[in-house]
Order: sequence, then C-alpha cells, then structure tokens
Amino acid sequence: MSPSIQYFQFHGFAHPSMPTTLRIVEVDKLKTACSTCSLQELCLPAGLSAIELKSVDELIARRRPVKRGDYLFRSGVALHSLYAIRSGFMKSCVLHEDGREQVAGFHMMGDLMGLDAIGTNQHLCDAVALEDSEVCEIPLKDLEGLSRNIPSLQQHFHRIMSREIARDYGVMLLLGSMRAEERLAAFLLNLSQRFAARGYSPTEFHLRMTREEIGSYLGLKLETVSRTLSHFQAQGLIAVQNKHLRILSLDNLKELVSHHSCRS
Amino acid sequence: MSPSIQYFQFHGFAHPSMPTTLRIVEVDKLKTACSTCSLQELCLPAGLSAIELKSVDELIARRRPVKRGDYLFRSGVALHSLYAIRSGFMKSCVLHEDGREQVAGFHMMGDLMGLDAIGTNQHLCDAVALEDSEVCEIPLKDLEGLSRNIPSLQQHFHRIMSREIARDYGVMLLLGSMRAEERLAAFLLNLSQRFAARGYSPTEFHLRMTREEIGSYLGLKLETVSRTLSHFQAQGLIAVQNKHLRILSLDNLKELVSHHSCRS
DNA sequence: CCCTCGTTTTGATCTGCGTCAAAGTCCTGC
DNA sequence: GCAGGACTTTGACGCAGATCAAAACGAGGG
Repeated sequence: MSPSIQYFQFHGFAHPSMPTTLRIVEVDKLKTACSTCSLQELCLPAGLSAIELKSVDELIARRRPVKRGDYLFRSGVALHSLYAIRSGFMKSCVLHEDGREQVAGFHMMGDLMGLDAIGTNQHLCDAVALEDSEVCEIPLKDLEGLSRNIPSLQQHFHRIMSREIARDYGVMLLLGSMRAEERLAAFLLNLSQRFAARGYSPTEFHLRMTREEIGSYLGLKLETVSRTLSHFQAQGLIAVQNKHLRILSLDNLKELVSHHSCRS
Repeated sequence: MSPSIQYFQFHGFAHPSMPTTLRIVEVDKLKTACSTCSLQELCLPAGLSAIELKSVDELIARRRPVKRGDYLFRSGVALHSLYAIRSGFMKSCVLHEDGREQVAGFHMMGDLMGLDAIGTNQHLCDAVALEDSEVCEIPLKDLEGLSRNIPSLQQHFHRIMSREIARDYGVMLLLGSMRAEERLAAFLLNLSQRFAARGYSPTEFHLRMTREEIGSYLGLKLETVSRTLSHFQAQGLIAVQNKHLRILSLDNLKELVSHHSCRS
C-alpha cells in the first residue's frame, strides 16, 4: 500500500472488456434501472443480489440531465438527495466568503456526490457540470431506510464515504507536501487510474477542465500548471495538445511522485 | 454559513456549564458506560433514548489507555474497531513512501478515529497519542449491526462521517489557497472552537503538538510557524509562551482569515 | 542540581512559484 | 467564414516561505 497516490481517489476496478470511446452512447441507450446499468461495480449497488438490486432500482427518484456549466446543487441549499453520476464529468467547489472558490474535486461516472452535506443537511460546496452529464437522484432518507434492511448496501455506502475521506487525505498530502511537478504528476496519474477503472484508456484522455480549474484543485496558478505540462512534454513524459492528453511514460510519472524530494 | 472556517472541524456545541480545568479528572472517575459519559453530546450516542444508549454501552468492547507517544493504530493494519477518544489528544499521520509523514488531523475527546479505514479495511494513517489518552473501542461490525436497528444511531454515524469529509474540504481550502498567516489563524480559531465545544476556554489552552507538527498539518515549515506566532504576538493578537497560548483578540484573528487577500 | 537533548526562536540567504504582461490559439455564435 | 471572447503559452521579475545556521530555552533523568 502506498498512500500517496495508489489509494488517492481510487474508486473501483477495471472493466477491460469495455470499448474505449462509445461507452457513453451505450449507457445512454439503457433504460434507467440500476439493474441494467454498467456502472454497478463502481456505483452504490456494488455486490448486491438481484432482489436487492431491484429495491435499489426503486430508490432512484429519477434521472436528471445536467447541461455543461449548470449547477447540480449549490452551497447552502438543503440536502435532499445524493447524486450518482451516470455519465459526464463534474467538479465540486468550496467557496470563500470573499467570492474566491477552490475546486475540491473532479467527479466522473459512478461517483457519488453530496456526501459532505449529510452532516449539516446543507450542501457545503457547489457541483457544476464540466460537460453535459446525467445523474441519478438518490433520496438520502430512502437510502438510509433501505440500507437498514440490506446490510451489504449499508456496508457499501459506508465504504464509499470512507473512501472519500481517504481520497481527501491524499489531496491533503498533495497540497501540504508536494512541489508543483509532483502535484501535477499525481493528478494525471489519478485521472489515469480512474479512467482505467471505467474501461477507458489509462494513457490517453481528454481533460474536461481548464488549466485554471486544475490549478485551483492543486493549489497552483494556471500559469504554473501550463508551464509544468510543457515541461513534462519537453521531458517526453506526456504529449499535450490543448485538452487532449497522452501519457507516454506512466512509470516515469510515478517515479516523479514518489522518489522526488518532497519539500519537507 | 461561511465555509472556510466555521464549518471546518466543528464537531458539536458548547457545554458552558463545564468547569475549565478539572474535566479530565472527572471523566476518568466515571464508570465506563456511554450512558454516564459527559461526552455523549459530542460522541457517537448523541441524541439516543435511554434504552438505545444502553445498547450502545454494550457496543463498547473496552476502554483502552494509550500512553503519550504510543500508537493507537498504524497504517496498513487491518481495521476491526473505530475509536472514540474519551480523554487526551491524538494526531493522525499519513505516510509517504519515502518515510516522510504528514499530519492529517488532530483529535480530541469526543472525536471518532479510524473512519478512513472502512473503505479498504486497512488503516491508511497512523494514530499517535500526543498526551496520555483513553479511547473507547467500537467494533465496526457491531456498530453497523446496531445502527440497522436504531435509525438515529445510523443517522448520527453518517453525520459524523460526513462532517469528517466537510472538515477535510476545509483543510483543502486552507492548504490550497491561504497564506501562512491565514493558515495559522484558521488553525488557532479551529482549536479554539473545539475547546469551547468541550467546555474549555476558547481563548486559553495548551498546544499539545510541536511547531513541527503544526507545520506539517498546515503545509508549512516549523520555522515559519514559529515566526508567524511571534508575529501574531507582536501584533497583540495572541500571547504565546512555549506551548501555552492565549488568544487576545478572536475577532482580529477571524478578520485575518476571511478578509485578508488569499493568494489566488 | 546540572547535564543533555529535544524544541523553539531568530537571522541571513535562496528559490519555487506567484504576479504581471503580452502574444498566440481555439471555440462559438453570428 | 469571420469576429470576439475564452483559454493557453511563454517570458521577466518579485516575494513568501524554504533552507541553512546558530543560539537560547525548557523538561526530564541521573
């Protein structure tokens, strides 16, 4: 176990059988039920029996599309549901009182959003779609009720919350003790892992977010992000062109994260 | 709601009736049961009925003392129990592979530790006592079982996990977008809040951790922590002498956190 | 009581990344 | 297809905080 990256936002395991590009289209064609959703392994109903799955199906209040740039929820609003991302890509932002905002995380299909709101019954961050997305709305009360009857659902829900905490520890490590190069390398590796876990290529993908959003997430300025990416490219670690990214050497990136002098 | 500090690691509400200094002694004299524990409001069994409380009492496998410097658990070890701190003060540390470590949090009475381990069934951080402490051992399986029968326990457990996530967001904000002065001010205010919530003075307390540990938590070097504290003292915001700290102006500290230019 | 070692303070210097600026590129809507 | 705005890249420079160094302080053990 190597805490810095391997556990940092690792949400599931890979589906090597999935094709790379047509996935979203396929998913959209499916009917709404969890029981037929290919994200099961990553999402809430992981490891449930067929009967239990049916109950979870009934849990989903509705599916809801979220257009690029739209808010799924806003900070301060009362919590009623958690949201499982069915397709698309989102960010969550914590807000300063002075209006500045910081990206707290990037979320893709199979991820569950809204977990931070359970404690206060109010959302503490904004959720914004970075591309047209679709989410499943899961009323918290119903989820709690059902998980009282289905131990494995309860367990899985706890695991998901716990993994979010673990992910946050990873981010804290990153923000607290890594230099710019290490942070960016860790970020790219994390994206790579998560795409891989969803059946996409681990070495070639689109960055759905701007340099500024990456910077905000990593505690860096956009110029630094851009410069560092250029630097990686010059070293032959990656090939970037605008938002298209190809990782040329996963190993060298990993080395950068772990072996390089961290500044403390 | 002001996300940066007010929600950042705020775990409960104040007990103004509690005397300031003799609290630990009193707690130690009590018998082991939750039902007679003065930490109820902060700890797991918050808001349970007398009958439910009794069930939770039976949940506690045992109380366990942890001497200063000893580990409560170590990274990599299998999870069996969560731990509620009954008295004392602890830190949790995430580990780099290169041996460096980062403090992920400081924990005091009423706090629940080990939540990050549920996802993998392995502890992801070390827990070390910063002073002689005592914890209540709560087997996770039993807690899950009981919370299936007691909805309010289930709810409270979810709230606790969620608040940990919210706290982490606060730390991310701090690490990602605050300057040294703001970080330290936020840190002191957070300690102040938490002591207040436990019936201690919000303006005068002992720092149980070294400057290095503070620095590790805040993503700063110990020299910077020391310098910044001296600076605060020169400004008349606080009075520090070694580990004894007195806050002279909570308001000015708060202002420092929110109004000052954050570096982004 | 003194010695020792861990901790803290303070100073001087260095550097990674932020800031400011300007040019270039891509995307979108008309 | 063109115009305008958003995003990205690259350069020059400055500063907050890291690093190096050394002295002072405090707590615990013999």
